[in-house]
Amino acid sequence: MKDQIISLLDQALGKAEIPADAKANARIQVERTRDRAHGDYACNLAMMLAKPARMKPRDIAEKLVEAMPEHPAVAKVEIAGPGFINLFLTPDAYAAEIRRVLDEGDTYGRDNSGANEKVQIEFVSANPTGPLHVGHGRGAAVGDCLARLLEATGWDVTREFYYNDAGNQIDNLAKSVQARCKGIDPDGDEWPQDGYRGDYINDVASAYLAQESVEADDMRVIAEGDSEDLDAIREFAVAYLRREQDIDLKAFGVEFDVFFLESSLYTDGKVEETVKALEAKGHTYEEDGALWLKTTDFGDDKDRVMRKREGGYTYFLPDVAYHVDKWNRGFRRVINEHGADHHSTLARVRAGLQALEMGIPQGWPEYVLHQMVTVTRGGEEVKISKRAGSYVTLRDLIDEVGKDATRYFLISRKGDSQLTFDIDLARSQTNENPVYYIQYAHARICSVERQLEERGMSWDRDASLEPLTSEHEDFLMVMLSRYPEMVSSAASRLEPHLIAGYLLDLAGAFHTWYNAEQFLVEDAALRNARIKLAMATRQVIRNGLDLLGVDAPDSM
RNA sequence: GCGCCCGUAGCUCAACCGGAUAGAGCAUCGGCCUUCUAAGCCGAGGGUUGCAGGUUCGAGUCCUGCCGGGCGCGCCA
Repeated sequence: MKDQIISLLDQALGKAEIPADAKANARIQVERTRDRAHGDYACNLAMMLAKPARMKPRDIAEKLVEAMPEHPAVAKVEIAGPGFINLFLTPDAYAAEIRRVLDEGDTYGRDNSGANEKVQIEFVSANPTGPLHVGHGRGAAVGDCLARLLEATGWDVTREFYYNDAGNQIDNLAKSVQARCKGIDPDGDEWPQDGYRGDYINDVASAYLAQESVEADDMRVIAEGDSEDLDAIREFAVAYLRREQDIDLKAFGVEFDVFFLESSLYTDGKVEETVKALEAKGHTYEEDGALWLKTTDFGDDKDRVMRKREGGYTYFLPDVAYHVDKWNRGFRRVINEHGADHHSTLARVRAGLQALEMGIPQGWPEYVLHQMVTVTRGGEEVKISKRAGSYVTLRDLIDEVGKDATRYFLISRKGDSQLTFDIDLARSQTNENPVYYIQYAHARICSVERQLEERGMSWDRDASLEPLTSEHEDFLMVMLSRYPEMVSSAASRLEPHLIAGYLLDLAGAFHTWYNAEQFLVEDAALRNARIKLAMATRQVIRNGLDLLGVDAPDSM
């Protein structure tokens, strides 16, 4: 619909008597009106052109309106305020859109703007040193919703999880498990420095001693049970904790296509290759016995060490090698979803890629960062979880408030603002809770359908919508027709929270209507029209919730 | 000290990437169930969008400077 409006204005711009130099760099912007009195769509083109054309905005608007071709969906065009061009759509245009919702069903709102291009989204990427916490949960929810949005707009999406299975942190993990195997207390003198103190380490140790077997990713590890074999402990602990993370992610409705191990970059020689390539390009130098990369040549604020004085690489190098690998796998679009504490790696990795001079664009890869999550209960911040060592775990949240509420809450805010997760609100099954508010709208419509069947009636998708004359119905149709624009906008801006907010508004429009009007009325024409609109509403709610990974229940 | 993010109703947050009268939910107060699910609806109060300038037809949105909060600033990952 919006595209057609833009096309109309574009034609008008071509024909209108306006200086050509002003036309040349005009950009047509069409937006939904906030106020129904201003029509359905508004365009600010006349005001944008005023200065370059040296004309009054309203005069330009008149020229544009005169030159605009007729269109069956447009009932009226008005010039308002300082020079807005307001377009009013016909009732038929909305009726056609409602029909489209029903015809397209689960695919309504999807488009093919991605043209089946490959895109990789890397998210969560937690190291297997402990349980996933709320912050990982936000990453999981945002990353998965981004993946769903890009799939819905025609992209060929790969979900990828990257983890360090070889560095110092993993050594600390192995030592911590070993210490637990030997019965050493975290508060004792013998406890390893920087060891992981959480209760879960005990679980890993017990499982190891009991010679359990675990499977995760493509690993299958049977514990030896020998407390002296640190390598065996390490291997088992990584597999164990990866399995635990997988269980949580699965319960959260998140699955990955690829698990990428940092260690593979070393065993495949990719880290070494990257170093050589960087040296060959001449952006490296030695100082203090270490090998440095001049990342300052490419926008970083200081140069970075690649190889330490004692030998061995810093984490920065495998990061670059990893992204080279992504590029070589053919991903011309890569999105990294991380916590905001990773923001400094952004400039660094991009700089490293530029230094390789292998034709990777400057802005590649894209980053989506999310700020911290704090959790409150009873109005107080929840800080200590004995199990996790310090944080609230994702599993705790899913167990306590459910997958749907957790996902919805973590997705409902823009990523770059901090988020307060109110457990009391999320777990309440009353009118306070937005996720239930949306699900309830869906369940209500299902209930109406059941009632219809019980009365031996059916509904007609060919029914005319002419009997629908209330402003509630008008507003609901407007809301529904906006859905494809919302999906497109949320996908291109990489902001899934827009869908969450939209669904809340849509559910509100439905509940208001539901309370104002009766659906199962005697008048068959009116009844058919109302049921048809309700069914279209159900379809859009269902499609929208699916993008968020939230269930749409038939009853509550 | 430097870099990034944020500052909007009492609280948690929106605002379609510069548009028309800044919106929801919660909380507070007052109404609506013999009729399709009251997990709902209707109404009321609540704002100098942190402060001060600037850019222009037009600023919560862009620029500058302050104030306040968060996160980074390792030859850790």
